[in-house]
Amino acid sequence: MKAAARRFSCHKVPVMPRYTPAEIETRWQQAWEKDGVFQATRNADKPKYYVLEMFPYPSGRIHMGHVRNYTMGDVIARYKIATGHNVLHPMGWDAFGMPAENAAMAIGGHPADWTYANIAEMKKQMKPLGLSIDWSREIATCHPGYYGQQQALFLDFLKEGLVYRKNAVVNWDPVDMTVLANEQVENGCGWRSGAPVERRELTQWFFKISDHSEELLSALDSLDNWPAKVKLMQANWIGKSRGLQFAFSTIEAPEGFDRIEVYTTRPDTLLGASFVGISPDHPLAKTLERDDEAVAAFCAECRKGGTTEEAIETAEKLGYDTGIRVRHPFDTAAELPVYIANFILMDYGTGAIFGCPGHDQRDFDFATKYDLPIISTFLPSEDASPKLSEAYVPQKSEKVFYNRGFAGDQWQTGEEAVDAAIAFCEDNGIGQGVTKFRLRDWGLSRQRYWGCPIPVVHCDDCGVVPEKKENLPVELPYDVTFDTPGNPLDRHPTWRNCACPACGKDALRETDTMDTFVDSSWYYARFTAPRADTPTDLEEAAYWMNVDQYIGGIEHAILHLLYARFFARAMQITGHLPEGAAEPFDALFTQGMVTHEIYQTRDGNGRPIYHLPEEVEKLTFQDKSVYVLKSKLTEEGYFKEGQEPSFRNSIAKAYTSFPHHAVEVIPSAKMSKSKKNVVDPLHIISNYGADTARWFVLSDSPPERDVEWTASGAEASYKHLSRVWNICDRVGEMDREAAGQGDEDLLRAMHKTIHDVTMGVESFGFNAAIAKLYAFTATLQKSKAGYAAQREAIMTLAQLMSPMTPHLSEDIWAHLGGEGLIVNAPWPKADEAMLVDDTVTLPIQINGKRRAEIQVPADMPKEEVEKVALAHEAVIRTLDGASPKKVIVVPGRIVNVVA
RNA sequence: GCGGGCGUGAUGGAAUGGUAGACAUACCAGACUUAAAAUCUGUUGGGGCGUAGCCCCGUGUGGGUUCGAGUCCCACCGCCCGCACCA
Repeated sequence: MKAAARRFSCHKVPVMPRYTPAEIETRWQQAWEKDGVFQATRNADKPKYYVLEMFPYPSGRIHMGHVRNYTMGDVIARYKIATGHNVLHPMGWDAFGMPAENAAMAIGGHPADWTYANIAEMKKQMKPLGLSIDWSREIATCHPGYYGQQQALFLDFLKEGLVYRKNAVVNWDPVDMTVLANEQVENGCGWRSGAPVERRELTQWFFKISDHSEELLSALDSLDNWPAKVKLMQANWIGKSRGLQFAFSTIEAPEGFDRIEVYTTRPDTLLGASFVGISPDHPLAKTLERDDEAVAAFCAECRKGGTTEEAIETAEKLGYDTGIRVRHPFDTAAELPVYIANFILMDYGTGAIFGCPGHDQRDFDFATKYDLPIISTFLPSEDASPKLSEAYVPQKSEKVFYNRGFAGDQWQTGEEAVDAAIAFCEDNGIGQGVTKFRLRDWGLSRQRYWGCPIPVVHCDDCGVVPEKKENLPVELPYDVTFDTPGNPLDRHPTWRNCACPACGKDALRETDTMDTFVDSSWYYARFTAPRADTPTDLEEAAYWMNVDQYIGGIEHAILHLLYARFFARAMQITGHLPEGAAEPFDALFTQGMVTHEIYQTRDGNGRPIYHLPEEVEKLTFQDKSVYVLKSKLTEEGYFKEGQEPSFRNSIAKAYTSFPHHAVEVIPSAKMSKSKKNVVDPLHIISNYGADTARWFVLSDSPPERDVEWTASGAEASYKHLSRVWNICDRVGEMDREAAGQGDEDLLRAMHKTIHDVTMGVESFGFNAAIAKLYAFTATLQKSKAGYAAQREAIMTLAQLMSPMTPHLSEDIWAHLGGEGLIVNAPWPKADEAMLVDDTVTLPIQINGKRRAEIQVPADMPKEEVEKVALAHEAVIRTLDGASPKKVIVVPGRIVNVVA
């Protein structure tokens, strides 16, 4: 408790009954647990509701971001329980991954021990939040009970052709000694280690996600309750394009390269071609490289660039003229040079392009540099000059004039021209229309210990053989060490050596484990039957799926959510999910972060030193504030036990006038340990209680936006909850018989609040709902109504608050004799009749500006309202004898007089 | 460069095209106190006047639609996020 509470001993102050969250919260958590109120079981009589928050990585400590995420889910879950739904609200641990191995390498110990200890610790920290979680369904992805089923899924996927093996150039992280997915490479560096990524060729396992590109893209349209932003990001990631693929025939090219295949999304500009460009990784470039040192040097130069940030920023268009020529498909007399160019990616299309400098800025820059022709194929108008000072690249939907078109009308949009050009080329045997996707197959092999073993065996005779299902799980051996880099499974002979499941001869286990994104791609389905001895139980899955509301961070917009969507489809194909569960998350909500100011001072060399919020003190004098280090205040003798409080003012005055020890305040940023701008949920809970923390993270900002944690805001939340508790106490003491005043007004306000809060919760407008609760609390506090009305009001208030502050609400409910637990009480319903007032206040506008207001009966006819309005003194004055041009009466809302 | 989002008091933010600034913070004032804390009450967008009141201006800037625009449309400025040599 705050120091303030300790000072209550002064006898003249009436000892108020105190809100004691520590006591209240444990009491009700025990009550819920005893009654098993959050245990979910199938029940055909009730509509089901599955609410899920993205499960955490067990780092060992919860942070405010978790609190916010899980509180939002909890509000939804509890609201849905109250509205008669059968709610599933589970929790688990995304428990495989590098940090456990890093810890083992850094401090010794075993990843499993480290992980399970963290899970225990984190669960202990989460419990006091009072979340409505069915802990009986808890899963940890590192438990054989989970990953064994994941292996079973893998084998079924393998049988269905959804997984395959191929040689691939992979991104090798030299620090983590592992392969990274393309998505895990950021600016040429490993997403976790930050080390520059190298290229290596290895045999790897891949999920055939690219087979589903079209479906994963088109199905985005059906996700009405997903943020448009996330859908857009996925659509861009999948990257569909339609274009033409065709070949140029070559002149003087090496053996086997009489043709160069190119892909273009602008075949309509074919007559603007002035060169052909190939990637430095194109087979032709690689062939030339072998015999020509200059080519080799150029290609090496290109490969070097592109990984560092600086190189990307300064990247100049570089080309190397190979001397090879190609014939234009429409005019075999026209020859184009073939360049190796650094800006062409081997990964995309065919790794070769034709350059059209007239309509592509990159090609334009390139052509200018190497003095190649720039040819316009279309113009903004018929008489526009075809001479260009930069590439002409209008929107594809814009109509333009084709001066060198070959298919379709002279005036047409880019889109029409592309279609016409593809059709023309197909008819004339020049090329084919091709749809391409940017999305690659998902490489899942990782050369790590702490992940799900890939359940296959390598046999000299039989090749790659799937492990038998009855031998699952292929368990990770416990006796491993991390003193040498690389994968300990590789050096574990007794684990690695095994019998071939097909022929029984000596064979070797696959030592790669799965990307941890695999673990999180199906956990939502496992929650529906977490102990089943198959990956899912179809009946359970059919009842509970899909997740009705999924809540998590925007950082998972692409990878996790795309993989999960792919997995749901793959699980459907392999019979692990029922019909209709291809899209696992009906609604998605991405919540903002919790931020905090950063407090910084500098050392003698000007380097920043960061300070925890509790290390600084805010001193305010009049309208000036300054932050000072508490240690400074103590050093200088200003901060002593029993210090005269009035002395504070003079200190504050001194510091704000001469801010010599001022701490620099950097605007709010995501809470991070390195910047020390963190607030530990455990401290907040022990100081103020979980309800305060829950209330605050919801109250100040819309949930999709970042919320700034402030000490004063948290304090205010606590005070408010105390106030509510005190009202409850006061109502409990009231004379049951004495008549009051304004019962009706209070109940009207109550019904209005029921309506507003319900709307707020339904639409994720938690901050607005809380504002209404604040307002209603103030009304209730001032109310002189009788006992019955006040009791009804505070009980309803408790119910409306219960999704956010469940413990306080239970306590109020019990204190005033509510039946059973509030968590089981049906959600209050607003009485429509009580929402409409008998008389309404209508603002009167004159020419759109508010000038007056009138009180009229709510059901007064328009004509009457108009008469009353026109009779108003302010209206008469403004009209000054003239008659109004027009009068608009919007019943119940407004009157506008047009003078 | 491409795509998306957002600009409202000192601050976080409210506002189905209908009284802009709800609610909260911060500040100031008052009550209670020897005092402070706590608690409670009240004020607070800017400007003006003949100051029980009234008027003018005000949601990034400039236009437009409308009886009426923070909200819709167009252009611009600024900030944030995502993607990015994608052929």
